[in-house]
Amino acid sequence: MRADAQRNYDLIVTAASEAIARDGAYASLEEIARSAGVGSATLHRHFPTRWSLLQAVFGGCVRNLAARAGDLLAAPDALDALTTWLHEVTAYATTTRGLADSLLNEPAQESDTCGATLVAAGEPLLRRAVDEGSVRPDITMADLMILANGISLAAQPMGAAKAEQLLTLALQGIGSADRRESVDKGS
Amino acid sequence: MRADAQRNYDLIVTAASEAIARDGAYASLEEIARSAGVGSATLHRHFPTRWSLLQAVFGGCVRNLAARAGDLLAAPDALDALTTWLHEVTAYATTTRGLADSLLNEPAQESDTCGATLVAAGEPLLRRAVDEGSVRPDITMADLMILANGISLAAQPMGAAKAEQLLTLALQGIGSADRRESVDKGS
DNA sequence: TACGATACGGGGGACCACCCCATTTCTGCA
DNA sequence: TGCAGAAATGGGGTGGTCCCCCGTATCGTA
Repeated sequence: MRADAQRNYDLIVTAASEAIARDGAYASLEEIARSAGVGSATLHRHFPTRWSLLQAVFGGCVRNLAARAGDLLAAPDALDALTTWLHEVTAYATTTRGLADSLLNEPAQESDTCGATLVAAGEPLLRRAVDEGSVRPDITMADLMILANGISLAAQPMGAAKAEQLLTLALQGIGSADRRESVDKGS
Repeated sequence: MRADAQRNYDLIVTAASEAIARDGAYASLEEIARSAGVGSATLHRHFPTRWSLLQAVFGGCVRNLAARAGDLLAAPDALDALTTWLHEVTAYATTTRGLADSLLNEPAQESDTCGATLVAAGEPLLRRAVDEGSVRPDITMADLMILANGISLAAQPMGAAKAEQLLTLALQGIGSADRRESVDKGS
C-alpha cells in the first residue's frame, strides 16, 4: 500500500469516527470525506460500501470486546462470566453511536464481520456455561448476540442503564414464581 | 376537510402502504407521491414528517392489536394471555415491513403514537399477570414493548419464527437450573 | 533523475426531501 | 343556479446525498 494511500485511509477512518459518534451510522459520507480533506471518490475507493467503513471504524472496539471474552474464560463462575460479557457488549453498543446499527445491518453473507467476530469470541463463554449446567443447552451465541443487539438498538434513546436493565430482564425471564436467589446479588 | 383533500389523503396512504411493504420504512416519499398520482408538495402538506405518514399507514394494524389485547383480558390464564399477545405483536412487527422501524424511531415526545397505543393496550394484561403473581412486579409494559420491538427489529432478516423463538427465550430467561414446567406446554 | 504504476479529486448524473407560489378546484351562500 | 373566496394543488427550484468517470498529480523504484 502506498504511503499516501495509507495516510488518507487513516484520515478517513478518524474523520468517520467523529462523524459517526456525532450523527450515527448513517452520517453523510460526503461530509466525512470533506472533513478528512479528501475527495469523495477517494473515500469510495477505500471503502466501497458503508459497512466496510463502519467495520474499519469499529474494528478496534470489537477486537477489544473479543479479547475481554477471552479474559473472562478464566473467571470462576461460568454463568457470571457470560452475563458480565453480554452486559459489557450491550453497554458498549448502546453507548457507542452507530455500533448497534452497524452490527445489525451488516450484510449477513460476509464472514469477517464485526458480528461474526463477537459471536465467535463469545462462543467459548456460552459453551462453558452450558457444560456447567447453568444455561439451557438449546441456546446459541448467535441468538444471544441478536438479543443483545436488539436491546441495544431499541433502548438507545433511553440510555445504557435502560439497556442493561432490559438485558438482565431478558436473561432472567419475566416469571416470578421461581426467582433465582442470585437476582439480588447485582444490586 | 374538503372532499378532494380526503381523496388524496387516502390515495397517498394506499400508495404508501404498498411502497413501504416493498421497500421498508424508508421508502422514497417522492415515489409514493408519484404512484399516488399527486405532487410531492401535497404529500408533504398532508404528512409533514415521515413518521406521521407511517402512523397513518400502520394505525389500523395497531388498533387491531390493541383490540386483541382487550379480547385477551377475558382469557383464563393471565400469564398465557400476556405472552400470547406479545407473541402476536412480535410476529406482526417482524412480518410487516417497516412497522418495527416505525415503532422504534417515532419521536418519543408525541403522545398519540403507535407505540404509546400498544403500551396502553397491553398494560391491563400485564397488571393482571402481576396481580395473579405469575409475573415480577417490577416489570413495566413499556419495557416489554421495547424488548419485543428490539427483537422484531434485530431478527427481521431471519424471519418471524426466529423472532418468536427469541421472544420466548427472553420471557423465560436463559437459566436451566429451574426451568418452568410450562416450558414444554407450547411445543 | 526519469519512468510506470498508483492514487487522487473535480465534476457530473441520478436521486432525494422539502418548500414557494401561481393556478386550479371546491363549497357555502345568495 | 351562479359566484366569490377560501382551500388545496403541483410544477419547478434549492440544496443535499451517493456514486462514478477520467484527466492529472504523486509516489516508489530502477
